[in-house]
Order: sequence, then C-alpha cells, then structure tokens
Amino acid sequence: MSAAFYQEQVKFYVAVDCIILGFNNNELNVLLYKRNFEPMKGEWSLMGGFVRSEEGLDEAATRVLTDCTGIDNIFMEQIGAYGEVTRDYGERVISAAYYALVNMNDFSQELLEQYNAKWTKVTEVPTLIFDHNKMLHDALSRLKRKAATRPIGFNLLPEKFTLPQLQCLYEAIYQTPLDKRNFRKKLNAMDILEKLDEKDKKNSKRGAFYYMFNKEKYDHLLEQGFYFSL
Amino acid sequence: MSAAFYQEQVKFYVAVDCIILGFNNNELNVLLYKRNFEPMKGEWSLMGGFVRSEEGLDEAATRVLTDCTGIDNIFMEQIGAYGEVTRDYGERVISAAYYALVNMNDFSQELLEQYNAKWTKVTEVPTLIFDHNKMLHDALSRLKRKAATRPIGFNLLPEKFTLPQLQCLYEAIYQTPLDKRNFRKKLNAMDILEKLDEKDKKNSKRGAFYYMFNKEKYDHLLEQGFYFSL
DNA sequence: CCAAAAGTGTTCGAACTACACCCATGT
DNA sequence: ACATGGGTGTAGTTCGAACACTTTTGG
Repeated sequence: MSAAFYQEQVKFYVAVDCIILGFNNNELNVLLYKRNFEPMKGEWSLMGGFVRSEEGLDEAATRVLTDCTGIDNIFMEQIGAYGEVTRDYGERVISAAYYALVNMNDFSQELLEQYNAKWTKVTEVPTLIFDHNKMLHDALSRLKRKAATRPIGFNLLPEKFTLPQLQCLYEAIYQTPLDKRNFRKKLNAMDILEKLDEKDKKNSKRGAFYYMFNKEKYDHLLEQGFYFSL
Repeated sequence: MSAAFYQEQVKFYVAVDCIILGFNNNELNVLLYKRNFEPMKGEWSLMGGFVRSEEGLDEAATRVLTDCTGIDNIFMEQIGAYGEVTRDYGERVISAAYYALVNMNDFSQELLEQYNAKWTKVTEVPTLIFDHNKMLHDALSRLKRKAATRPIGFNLLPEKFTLPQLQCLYEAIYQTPLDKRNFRKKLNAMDILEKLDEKDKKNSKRGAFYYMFNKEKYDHLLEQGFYFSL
C-alpha cells in the first residue's frame, strides 16, 4: 500500500454541533434555533455548522460559537463524535458535539432574533432534529460530572455572583437540592472565592454579598495538590 | 438555503483509531503496530482504519477491532474526535478514537505477527505517529476515571481471576499502590463477585482463590440504587 | 523448615449529613 | 411589625486510611 491508499477511501461531510448552556431563573437553559435550511427546515436544533477545510474541529466549534453569540473566549469542550449512518436525514454527516457554558446576560434579544434562536429550559426541550436530543443529554451528563471536580460552573454566572445564586446553579446541574450550610462550608474551606463589599438586593431586602471566582488563587492551590470539589 | 447547501461543503476522510489495552505481568499494555503504508510507513501507531460509507463510527471501530483481534464483543468506548488540520501528515483526516479493553491471553502470537503488532507496556510506549500518543494518554485518563465507578476493569482479566490479580490491575490503572485489606473489604461489601472452589497456584504455593464477576448480580444491584466504586 | 504470597479486623481521624435559629431590611 | 431571603455552628455518623500477624504449602 502507499499514499494512494488514501485516495481509495470515502469522504464525509463533517459538522460541529454546539450545546450552548446558560443559567437563568434557577434553571439551566439551552440555546436552540429554528433551522433555516432543508432537510428539517423549521425544526428546532442545536447550533451547528460544517467544518471547513482550513480549520480543525475545535476551531470550527469556536467559530460557530463566536458567530452566533458574538462572544469570544467561551468555555467549550468536545463531548464526542456522532456518526450513525442515518443520523442526518439529508446526507451522511459526521458531527463532533461541543458543549459551551455561557453567561445568559451577555445575550441581546436582537442577537437571538437574528438567528431565530431561543433559550429553552433543559427540562422543557422539545424533540430536536436528528440525534440532537442525545447530544444534549450527553452534554448535561458531562457537565454534571465535570462541575463536581472542576470550577467550570462559574462560566454560567456573571463575573459577580452571590452564594445563593451559586447554590441554585449547582442544584440545577445536579438536579437535587443541597444543604445551604454544608454548601457554604465547602466553598469556604476551598478559599477560591473573593468576597466583595457590594450586595445584590434583587432577591431580598437584606441583600446577598457578591463574590468572584479567583482564578489565580485556584491555579496556585492546584499546584499544591489541591482539588476542587462541590 | 436548501439541500443544495450540503453540496457546497467540503468533505473529509474519516478514520477510527483504537487504543487496545490489555493487562499482563502487573502492567497495562497497549497494542501497537508497525504501519505498512505511507506516510510514516514503518513507524509505530495505533490500530486504525478508514470509515466506510455504509457504517457508523462505532461500527467502524468494531470492525477494526474484530479484524485485528479475531475477537467479537470487545468492550469499547469512544473517547472523542481528533481533528487538527495537520494531525495526519498525508491528507486531512479526522479521526474518532476508541479505547478497548481486552484479555491479552486471547491473543495468539501468529495473530500478532500477521499484523506486525506488538504489546507494549504503557509506561514504555515510544513516539507514535501523528497524535496517537495523545490519544493513548486520553484513553488512559478515561480508563482511570471510569474504572473507579464502573465494573469495566474485568474486561482486562480472564473470566476467572484472583483478588491479588485484580488488585494489581487497579494499581496499574491508578498508578498507585492500594491497601490489600481495604481493597478486599470494598469488594466484599459490594458483593458482585462469585468465589470459586478452584485456586490459582501459579504465583504462590498456597494458591489464591479464583473469582468471577457476576454481571447478573451487579445489574440487579444497580436497579436498587447501588453504585460500583473501587 | 523456611520462603513467599494469601488471607483476615480494628482503630483513628476526616469528611459528610442533618438540622434550627437569628439577621437585615423594604414595605 | 412582619415577611422574606441571607447568613451561621454543632453533633452524629459514615467512610476511608493506616496498620501486623497468621496461614498454607512447594521446594
């Protein structure tokens, strides 16, 4: 065999699909959009796009994310490749799925309308095209596992957030209620948050203190064998 | 846009690469083979193959595994898609990597020679072609994580195995020594092993009892909210 | 009889769980 | 003054970590 061996092989369309997750009103949301081309035009789907010849998979996902969110530097991770023969009803397409964690406040209504996009609670997601429901399910499983041992949840919150907010987030991710005092005790012990003087008074008269995730502190602790865990 | 939209897109070669892991002499081994076509002919690489038009990714991986091991029903799981533009020096190829856990005793020397294959301790793996070292690394990380919460390690052992053997296996997976008594205590508590009357006398005069993994028992416990953990 | 691996329980400390009251403040 | 969510500590339990000796038997 020789390099000519490559030429005998079949080629495939390759796409990326992005599970864009946000957090709002104590619920995880996913960004869906109404497909504007055939097949399945008009159906709900994840954000996706074909991979181009000059870009790698990660770059393609980054491009799709930037295009449809207008945001740079989004947290994003591949969850796997989906390659069932009949997964796309149009043509044979192999797709790499990526989940992304964003701050929903960064989205303008115009941007969403421009793309026919809609935030949907993950508990109320309709039937999506192809295997997109499975992709979403896999993304949520991954998030559940990973958020427990890595400080990735903060990507779903604004830079400044309160502890009740953070707890709600983790309750949404784990789909289970958490004990307030135990939750706070853990965070306190890890010592990776910066407490601000400012308070958020949107949800109570008393107000809750704002905190920020201190990445420098976290990275420093990591080197000393520390492990994040929530 | 319309279905014609698909036609404007670029197509890619898509391959699967298999990280075939075995266990022998208290060490994890990976099956490498000497590549017999250009580019990088003669270099060490993972087992791989191009995806065909009539098969899904999982099916392609299954085919490659069956072809080069002669074994059916191998435990196998995708670890992700690798799609850097320049990862394959021949042509642009996107590859889905799968790791597989096999019992090394099932391999005949002839079969290995037929494929120019060689078992190599994972601690002594040479530089492989392309991004195959990274794939191996990712596979080992995945195994480390997954073996702790799912009974997949048994796939690396013969049907009948001893507790010292099992412990060695986990020590190899975790790359850390384990306490004999604590290890056995956990296994005992889970109650998913079947103790046989037979003993293995290869490694000691006294002999160690053989055990078997009882999948029925495990599945039954699962339904009752039980979780595997080692 | 001895070398070499198999097998067996207990104690201690750390981590997790459960749980109830006071605080601050806007209305 | 009161309703609403924010904030705080302790006791009990469970789980994991450390640890040493006896048993078996082939050579």
